[in-house]
Amino acid sequence: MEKKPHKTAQRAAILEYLKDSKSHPSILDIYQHVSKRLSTISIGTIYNTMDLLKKEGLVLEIPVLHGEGRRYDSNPNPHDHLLCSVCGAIFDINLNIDHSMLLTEEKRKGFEITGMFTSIYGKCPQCKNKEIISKQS
Amino acid sequence: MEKKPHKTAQRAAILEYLKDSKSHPSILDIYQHVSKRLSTISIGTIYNTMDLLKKEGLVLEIPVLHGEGRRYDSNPNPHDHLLCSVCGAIFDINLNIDHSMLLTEEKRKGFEITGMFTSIYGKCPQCKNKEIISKQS
DNA sequence: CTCTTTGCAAACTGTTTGCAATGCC
DNA sequence: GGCATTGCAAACAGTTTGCAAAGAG
Repeated sequence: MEKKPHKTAQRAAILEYLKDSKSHPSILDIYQHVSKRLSTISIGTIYNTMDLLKKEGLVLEIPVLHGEGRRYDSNPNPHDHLLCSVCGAIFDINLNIDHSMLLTEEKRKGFEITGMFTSIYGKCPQCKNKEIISKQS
Repeated sequence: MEKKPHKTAQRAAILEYLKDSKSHPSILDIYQHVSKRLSTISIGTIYNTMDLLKKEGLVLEIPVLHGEGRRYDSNPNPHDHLLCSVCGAIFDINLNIDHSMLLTEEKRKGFEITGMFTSIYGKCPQCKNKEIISKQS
């Protein structure tokens, strides 16, 4: 019933990069790192592969505020995110919320749930400092 | 210290639309509705004004998965979201999580917090049904 | 009168699509 | 051989920018 993806060099290289990097890479991050080893890979393949990995549940896409491009997360443990709205940095934190407990049948409204995230937005220490410095004009 | 925004017809029309609509409009939604009454308004003004309103704290921007364009929320009460990843529908729900309680000084990592959201992703009943029907080929 | 805001158009960025060539199974 | 995947280029969508004209205080 389910189609098994082919084991291509591209897919392997992307998976390896995701395993190594404990960060929250964008499409461009992935492209730039993987091209070092597989110089002919195209950015379209990154999009394709990440869509596939997402469908297979091997990576999660992180909801971000508009326009910064997608960010992915390959950490399989449930966790939450702390996001800097200035520089785009994302840190893992653990609030230990059991969302599924809180989501009663009534609140679920007939949805088929695929993922949950608690995201906390703010300004990271570095960006806060830069702003203070630039205001001392 | 703070600059006061001018009371322009454009700004008033946008604010009124946001007050009336209890939805989670995109930039295009706002543009299309407001142009009915103010036909010369340009989409650039929608972007400008929404950026302003966001900075003033009158609206919140909702974190969404890549590329669907920004969505805004003018509901001032703290609440959470149920999002359909197929059609983009967004529903308010209330999980009654006090995130700030859970966010200890240690977890805050020096961030200056501006907002928190718990987002639950899935497929809404309508989109679930459509898929079942289309599989009966 | 001054400073902000507007409308418009052009430029950008991130993403999708179409298709012929290639590679896995 | 057959079907999935790749690379590439063109097309698209959402967003930003620059600037002259109009408007608010």
